Amino acid sequence: MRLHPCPRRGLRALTVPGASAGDAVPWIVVGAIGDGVALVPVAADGSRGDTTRLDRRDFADRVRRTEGTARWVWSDTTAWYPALLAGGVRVARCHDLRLAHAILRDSARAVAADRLRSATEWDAAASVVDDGPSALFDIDPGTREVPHDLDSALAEFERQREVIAASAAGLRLLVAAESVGALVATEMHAAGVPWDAEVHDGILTGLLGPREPAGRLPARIEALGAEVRALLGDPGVSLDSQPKLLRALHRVGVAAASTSKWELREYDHPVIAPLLEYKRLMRLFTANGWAWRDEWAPDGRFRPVYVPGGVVTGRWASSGGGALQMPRQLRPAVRADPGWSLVVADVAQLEPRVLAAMSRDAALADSARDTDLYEGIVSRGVVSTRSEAKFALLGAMYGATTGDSGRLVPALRRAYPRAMGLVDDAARVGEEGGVVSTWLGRSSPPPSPGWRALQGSAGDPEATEADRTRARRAARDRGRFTRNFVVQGTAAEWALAWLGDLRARLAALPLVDEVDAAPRSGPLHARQAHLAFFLHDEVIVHTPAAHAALAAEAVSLAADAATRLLFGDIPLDFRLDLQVRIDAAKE
DNA sequence: AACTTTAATGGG
DNA sequence: GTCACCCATTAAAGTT
Repeated sequence: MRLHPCPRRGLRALTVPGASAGDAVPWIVVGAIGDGVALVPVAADGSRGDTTRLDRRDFADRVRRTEGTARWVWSDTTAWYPALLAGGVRVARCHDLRLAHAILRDSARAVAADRLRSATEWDAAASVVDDGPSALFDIDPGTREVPHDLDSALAEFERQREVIAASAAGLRLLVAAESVGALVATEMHAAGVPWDAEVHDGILTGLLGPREPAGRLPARIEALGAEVRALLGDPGVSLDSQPKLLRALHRVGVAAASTSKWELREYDHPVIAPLLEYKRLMRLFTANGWAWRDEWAPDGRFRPVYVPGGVVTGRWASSGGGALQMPRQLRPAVRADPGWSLVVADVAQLEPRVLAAMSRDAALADSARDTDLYEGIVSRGVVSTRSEAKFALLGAMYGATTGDSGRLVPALRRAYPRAMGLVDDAARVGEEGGVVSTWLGRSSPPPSPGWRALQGSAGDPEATEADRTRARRAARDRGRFTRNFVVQGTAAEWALAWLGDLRARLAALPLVDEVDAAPRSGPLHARQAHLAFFLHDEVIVHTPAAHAALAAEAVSLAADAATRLLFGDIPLDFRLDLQVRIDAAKE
């Protein structure tokens, strides 16, 4: 069985409307009609085929039969796809109207997008739906959503096709990449990250003491709390209330202005060490303790909710479970199932490499060539230590003006004028109130009315010096935002291309059944290598151990493919730190 | 009582 | 060690 008909050509997953006249695979627009589902083929020239009406119970089967010869167009992947996955159906390609609308509506590179901007019913957040076959039909009535009916989908797809056809090619690719990201996000939520409760327990118990009944603190936190209160001379003081803790600290002569650990560690007082330890353990207990696992990883899988396009730059956000801030401390709890392995890969210095590629800065690309990029900057004599190189480059991309990194930026500007010119230009445009765009064409939001008013009032004859200072500061703030936007946003595009390509390559690997000859049923992610986690520049693939080498190769090949897809044939590698983890089998 | 904001800390 | 960019989550405090 092959769900993806073109296994070696991962880029097929990124095919976009109108991209190739010779590509006969039709778009099939999916929409709700009454209690059922309707499908309407749309050809490359926009002509529509006959409408097929289905009972919603037959939807997954129909998609399963048609998949491979279709590209699915639907209102919102979060509304339609969970039911398909629950029915054991994975699709290779889709066009997510909600996500595409947001990109095309705001892009400075979109041509004739006025009609899209008028279709405000498509300005909405993702569906808030539960998993399960009836996901689409269990919509929370209080949530503003995009329309899911067939006519709305057909009309919006028509508008989007026109804009895409008239616009720069990058937008086609961006819409396709964003859509495949939506598929990946839903699939990863369904599959989850393999999470070993025993390892998690071991970490928690070792640091906090055994789990206590609800409402009780673990012994180690209790003990530290008692010690701290004794040293503060106040047995009743609440350590979790910032103002109360601060007052108690002042009473014993610690004149801190805040209770942050960075500030507290500057003080030499016996209470500091146990207090910092108390805070550290309390954080672990409240954010990632037993209660967290009961809610987010109750069944041996951690299932964060990914939100593609949730960040203004195009990065993914998350909602629930704290997928984006799983502490490194807990990483050991991510363990492959028995007989399976994890392929863990992250891109070394993704953003600096993206900057080198998009600015076509040959000197920076050269510094990234045969070694660690930061070491490359040092070996070319730009700065003298690796840590200086790192802070200088981060400072250049974030807009630092003070401190060590600000001091080092001029040296970078001399060595890498094209790269620095790109981010400096983006900052200037932002300060002037303009809009900047990523490599593929995602645009920054325009300045707020408040920002414009502030700049305008600073030009008034009656403006005070304070007005002008505030306006200047706001302009600089916006400049730092747009400076970073172009790099962070393009890095997000590279990562989407990586994910999309990798997903197709993994789907082409054999099913477990084909390896151990023991026929199995169940979801595809239980039978085949699959993406399990993604975080900006890092992926985790959960794979049958027999396929670990193939999966690792796929991760590397996908990174190369993403680089070529975005930037063409450039002399620059996106180096991966790649590990294959084969965890010892549990009893 | 319900909601929003703040401070702190976790991630890239 | 710091913070310059993008975030989420928690508890307590503040607001309505």
